[in-house]
Amino acid sequence: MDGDRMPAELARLWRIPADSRRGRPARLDVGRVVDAAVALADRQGLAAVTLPKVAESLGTTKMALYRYVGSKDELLTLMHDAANGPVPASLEGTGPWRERLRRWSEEQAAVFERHPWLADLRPSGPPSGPNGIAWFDAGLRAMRSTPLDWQARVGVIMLVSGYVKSAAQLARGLAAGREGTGMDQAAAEREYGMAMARLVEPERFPDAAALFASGALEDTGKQTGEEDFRFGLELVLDGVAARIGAEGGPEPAS
Amino acid sequence: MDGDRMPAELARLWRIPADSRRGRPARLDVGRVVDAAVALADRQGLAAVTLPKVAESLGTTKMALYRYVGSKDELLTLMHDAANGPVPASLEGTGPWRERLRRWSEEQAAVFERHPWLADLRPSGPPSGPNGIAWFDAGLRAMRSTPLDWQARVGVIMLVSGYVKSAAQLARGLAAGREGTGMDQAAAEREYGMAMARLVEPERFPDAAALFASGALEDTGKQTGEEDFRFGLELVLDGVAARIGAEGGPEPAS
DNA sequence: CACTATTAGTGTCTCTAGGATACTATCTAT
DNA sequence: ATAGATAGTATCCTAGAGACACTAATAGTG
Repeated sequence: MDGDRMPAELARLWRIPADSRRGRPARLDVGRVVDAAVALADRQGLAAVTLPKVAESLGTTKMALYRYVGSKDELLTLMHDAANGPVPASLEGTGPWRERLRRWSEEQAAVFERHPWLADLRPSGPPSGPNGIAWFDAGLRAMRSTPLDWQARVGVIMLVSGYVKSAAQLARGLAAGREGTGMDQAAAEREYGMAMARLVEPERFPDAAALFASGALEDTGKQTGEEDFRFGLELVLDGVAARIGAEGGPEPAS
Repeated sequence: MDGDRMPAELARLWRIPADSRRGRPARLDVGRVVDAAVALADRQGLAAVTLPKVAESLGTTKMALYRYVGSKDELLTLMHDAANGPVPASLEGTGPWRERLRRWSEEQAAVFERHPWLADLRPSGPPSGPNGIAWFDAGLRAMRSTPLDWQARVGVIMLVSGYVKSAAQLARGLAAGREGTGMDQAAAEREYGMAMARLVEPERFPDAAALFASGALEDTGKQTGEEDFRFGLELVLDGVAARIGAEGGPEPAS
């Protein structure tokens, strides 16, 4: 199975063990390196993930890590897949497609909540790691009972996961505003808001100005965030339902 | 109007001219710096945008740029807004919401095509530059004739622009595969694909494996890309229509 | 048991970047 | 003319990614 040649990158992503057992035994493995990097990112954000810091948290030197990851960029890819984590068991089983797709999206959103820095990673093409593939697979499976063809299913998955990601990015952006240690930050924030209000002139930006004036952007608490997320999600699901040509009511189990 | 205090960052974003005319006159201005940076990114990607390189392309020194941009990060924000460009005239005028929203999305996608690196920028909160606000305003205006409330309109805009962005990211990822100078690259690509096909085992990933086997992912030409984009876009518009509770047929002009 | 190929880990160097600081240059208002 | 203000420069520092040549530790083999 792994006798064939395989790009080293992929072998690391899929944790294919090396077949040779000669030479000095390794003290680490890809998994531990990646776990350390993920932990670092969870604690201090993606910017804190540097080879020196990861090495320090593992008690080695920077250069030793290159035995396990190839490059910083590859480390990010590995982190991405690792942070995705396995597909939760709650997604298995059957049910109407709409419910399954909704659950899939919510679990996906939960992943972003656990690892907010995931939203900062620039996407590197289609999923290629075991966890990424597993999520993809589960998403496809949620649509098994629908008449959609492959292209459509892939399209729906791209759409939904793109939505979840941008929602996470937005939430992250809003949360960033809440940081800083208070007074100074708050004052700057207020000044910023006031300046914006002055800049968005009703003559030039009628609708945006009306929106600002309406105060609909004011309370951006966590509660509101969830509601907004639901709004977009259900809207997308409505779109899927329209494509299917039937309402997402009870159906024969997949 | 600009007599009030205003954060320097915002003043630069909105190109508010300084009121003082004393001292040595500047040879550059924010606009030229940003344009140079955008040109660089267009030619060589976002990674090529470094202060030294931008400075060189303008015939100055790195440190001179700090008179105009404050920080690298701010430069990216300025580039973002500048690259958005003004809202095209074709979006003004009236028409049914669905058509207007569709046009808005397509024009937005065209922006990403002109400046692919835009998809690599991590979003820094809601739009705050003149162009960003103008696009936002235009998006809102497209929904004027609908009964949606402000929250819903904002939600739709977030959803749609998130979709456009992730579609651009995907296209970018696929295009990246086409790069390299040929043979070597192609061989690596093929090997990668074959390895992936082996790794996605039908027992473990039944739906994903079936998808791979179906060959639905094969031809990823530009043509297909457009079609995929339309699919998601129309799906979202269907969702909006469902929210409105009416089909997007002809309506009283906004 | 010794030896050697093989793999793991280290020390050091280079390149590049962002940014701080202290400086010089050039202008305008008075 | 000159003082104050603004533009631009030279030099330094910190930090990260990665190359390279090295040393260290092990397992199979004779």
